[in-house]
Amino acid sequence: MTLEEGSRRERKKLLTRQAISHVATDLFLQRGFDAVTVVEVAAAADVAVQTVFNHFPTKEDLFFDETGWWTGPATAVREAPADLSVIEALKQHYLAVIRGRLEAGHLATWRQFSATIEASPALQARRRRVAEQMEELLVEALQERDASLSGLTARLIAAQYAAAQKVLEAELAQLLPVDATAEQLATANAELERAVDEVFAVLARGFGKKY
Amino acid sequence: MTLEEGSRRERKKLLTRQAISHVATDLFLQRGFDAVTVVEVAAAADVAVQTVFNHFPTKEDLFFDETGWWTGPATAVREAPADLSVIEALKQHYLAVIRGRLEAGHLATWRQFSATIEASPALQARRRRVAEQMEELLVEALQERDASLSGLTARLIAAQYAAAQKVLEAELAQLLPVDATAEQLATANAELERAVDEVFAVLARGFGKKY
DNA sequence: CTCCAAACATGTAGTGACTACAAGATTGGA
DNA sequence: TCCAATCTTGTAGTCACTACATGTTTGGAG
Repeated sequence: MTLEEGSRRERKKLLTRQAISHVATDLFLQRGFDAVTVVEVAAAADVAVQTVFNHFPTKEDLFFDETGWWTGPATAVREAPADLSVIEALKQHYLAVIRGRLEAGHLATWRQFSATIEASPALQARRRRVAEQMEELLVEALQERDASLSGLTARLIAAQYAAAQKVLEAELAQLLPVDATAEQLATANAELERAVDEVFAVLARGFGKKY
Repeated sequence: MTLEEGSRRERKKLLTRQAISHVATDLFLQRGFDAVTVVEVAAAADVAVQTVFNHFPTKEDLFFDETGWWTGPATAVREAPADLSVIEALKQHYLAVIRGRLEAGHLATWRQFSATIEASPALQARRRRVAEQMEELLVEALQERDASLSGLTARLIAAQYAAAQKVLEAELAQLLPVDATAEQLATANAELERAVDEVFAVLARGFGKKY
C-alpha cells in the first residue's frame, strides 16, 4: 500500500506507521539500538507507547522494517529460467544484491545499518532469525520449482546458500573498511567478486579431497 | 570442578548452582520454558531470585547449562589425525554424536529437550546463537590445524558444516516420531546414516550440475 | 582462638519491553 | 445523522534483569 491508496483512515494509519518507523530508525542509527527506549521513540514520534506496539509487535521490528530482502533468494529461484541451475541463479541474485549495495549512495547507509546491528545483541539475534526465515522460504521455492526434490536435498541447498551468504557478508564487511576510498572500493569490488566465485564454486563442486 | 574438589565455600557454591539448574530444568521440561518464571525457579530451589542471577546471567543459561556440546566439532578437528580430511573428521564426529544420542537411555531425554526448545522462541534464539559460537570455534580450530588456510575458506568450511548439522538435525527430528518403536528406531538409524553420507558427500563433491 | 576481609546470599527498588484492558476519538457507511 | 468498526490512548500490571546496600559464611592471618 502506498500513500495514495486506500481510505483516509488507512492513509492516516500508514502515515503514523511510517512516522514512527522513520523516527525510530534515525534514533537507532544515531545512538544505538539498545540505548534508545520505546518510550523515547514514542515521544519523538509524538504518539502513545501503545500506538508504537499497535504497529510493530516488537522493538526489533522497528529496525527491520524495510522491504523484505529475505524473500529475495526464494523469488530469484522462482523467477529463474528453467535451463539455469539453481546454484547459478542464486549466485546471480547475490551478485545483483551486493552490486546494488556498492552503488555510491547506498554504501554508507548500508554500513551504518550494519554497524548498528553489530553493536546490538538483540539485533544480531533478530538477524539470525530472519536468515532462518529466508532459508525456509527458499526451501519452499526450491520444492516448487522441482517437485522431485527430496526434502533433505532442498533443505541442504537452502542451508548451503545461507552459509555462503553469511560467509560472503563477513568477507564484505572485512573488505570494506569504514573509511574506504574510491580506489579501495574498486579493488574490494574485484576481490569480492572473486570471493563470490570461489564460494559458489565450492557449492557446485565441493571441497574435494583437499579438506 | 566436581563436588569433591575445592574449599567448602566452593563446594557449597557449586551445590546451590547445581540445585538451581536441576530444579529449573525439571520445571522447564514439565511446563515449558516460557511458562516458568525465574521467581518460581528461585522458590523451588529455595534461594533468592538474585542468587539465581548470581549463577546464571540469563534465564536461557538455566536451560543450556549442560556440558558445552558446541566445542565438539572444534576439538574433533583438533584431535583428528593429520592424514584424515577435515570433512571426514567432522563427519565421523557427527556420527559419533548421534549414535550416542540414539542409545536407549539418551533418546527420550534428548527428545524432551528438543521439544522444549521447539516450543520456545527464546530457546530457539539461544540455539541459533550457540550454533554461531560453535562455528566460530570451528574456524579457529581449522586455522590452527592448517595455517595456510585462508580466512574465507576456513569460515566457509565451518559454515558448511553448521549447515550440514542443521539439516541433519531436522532430518533426525523428522525420522524419529515421538512414539517411535524399537523397530522404527532401527530403520530410522539406517536411514539417518544414509542421510549423513549424502549430506557430507555434497560437502566433499558439491551439488554438481544437477542443481 | 579471634577477628578481618573476601566471597557469597539476600532484599529492595528500579528499568525496560511488552500485554491486557477499558475508554476516548475518528471515520466509513447505512 | 448516527452507529459500528477502527485507531489511539492511558492505566495497571508482568517478567527478565540490574544496581546496590546489607547480612551471612568462610578461609586465613595473627
